[in-house]
Amino acid sequence: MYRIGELAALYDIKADTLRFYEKHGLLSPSSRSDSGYRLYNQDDSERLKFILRAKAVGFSLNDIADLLSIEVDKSNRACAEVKGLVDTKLEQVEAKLAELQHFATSLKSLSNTCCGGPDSAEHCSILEALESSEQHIIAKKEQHHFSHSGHKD
Amino acid sequence: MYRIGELAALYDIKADTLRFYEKHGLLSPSSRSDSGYRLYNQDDSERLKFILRAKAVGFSLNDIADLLSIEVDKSNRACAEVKGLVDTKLEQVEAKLAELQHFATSLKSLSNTCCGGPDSAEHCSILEALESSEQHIIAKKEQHHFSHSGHKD
DNA sequence: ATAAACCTTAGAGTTTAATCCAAGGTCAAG
DNA sequence: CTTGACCTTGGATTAAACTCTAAGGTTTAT
Repeated sequence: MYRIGELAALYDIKADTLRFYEKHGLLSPSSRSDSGYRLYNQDDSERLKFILRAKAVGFSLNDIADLLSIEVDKSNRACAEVKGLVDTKLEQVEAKLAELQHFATSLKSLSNTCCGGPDSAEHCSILEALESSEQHIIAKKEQHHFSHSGHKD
Repeated sequence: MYRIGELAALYDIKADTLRFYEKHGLLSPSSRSDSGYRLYNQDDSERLKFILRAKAVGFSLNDIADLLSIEVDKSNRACAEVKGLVDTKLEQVEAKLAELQHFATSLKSLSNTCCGGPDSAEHCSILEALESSEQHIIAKKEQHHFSHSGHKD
């Protein structure tokens, strides 16, 4: 059992944030002490981990509430309904995933292309990398660093 | 060449948002008309696409400005400096990527586990799926659907 | 040449997600 | 039995990212 400050410390957030999440229906402590202190158990902690992860990858608290609602009232929902919700979110996640993979590829190619030395970074552009990786990641053998001309305006 | 309203419509955002991005150094139109209208070219459009994508995967406008700064002043920066920036961002992207893959896995397993029918969704929980996928995705065969008792208040 | 539909600026208002503050209750240490 | 570090509540403030308003200039169409 964690008290609010302990759980907050565990995830490097403020106790205020936990109260905020509670007020907004994202995470309630599973019990309270006699004196009314919030007491969070391991499940609560897992739930918080989920919330923070989802937030980190770009979901709003509302999105997250949707996702968590699947758990909260699972006994009141039909499987079909749940499946629909899950599949919708899955689409969103996979769209984000695709975007991120795109970014990662571009950043990697950028990092590789870049000489890493003290020279001017004339060819170092994420946008360039994104464009090229978008079109064809082929033609990426000739990475000498002096074809200054391939610059469209 | 797009005018502000056209470009906004193209990406389903508000003209205001484009002015906001401009004020915050994220995207400036490459030219202006005689009467002072913003005129965006294809490169500007690509840049906007990048901004919106980065935003969608959880980067703040500040993060995005960092990333784009690589392009903006590329000729004024040393490759080493650029490489450092890129590699930092790449780490962030890969962390997000890992999180998202986690989510995707969980959601998929949830979707598969779920009967999809009109029955109560007693076993449908993202948290359950996350937990199990975190530990071991094994032991997922015994999915009878009737242990109604595990309900704590 | 005037109305509708654009555009300009500066600045105010909104939403989301915290974060802080004030007034007071609780608890372990001395 | 009081001090300090916790906790409670509710409401105010902040920051980011828009979103809107006001006052006016421009363009196109009739």
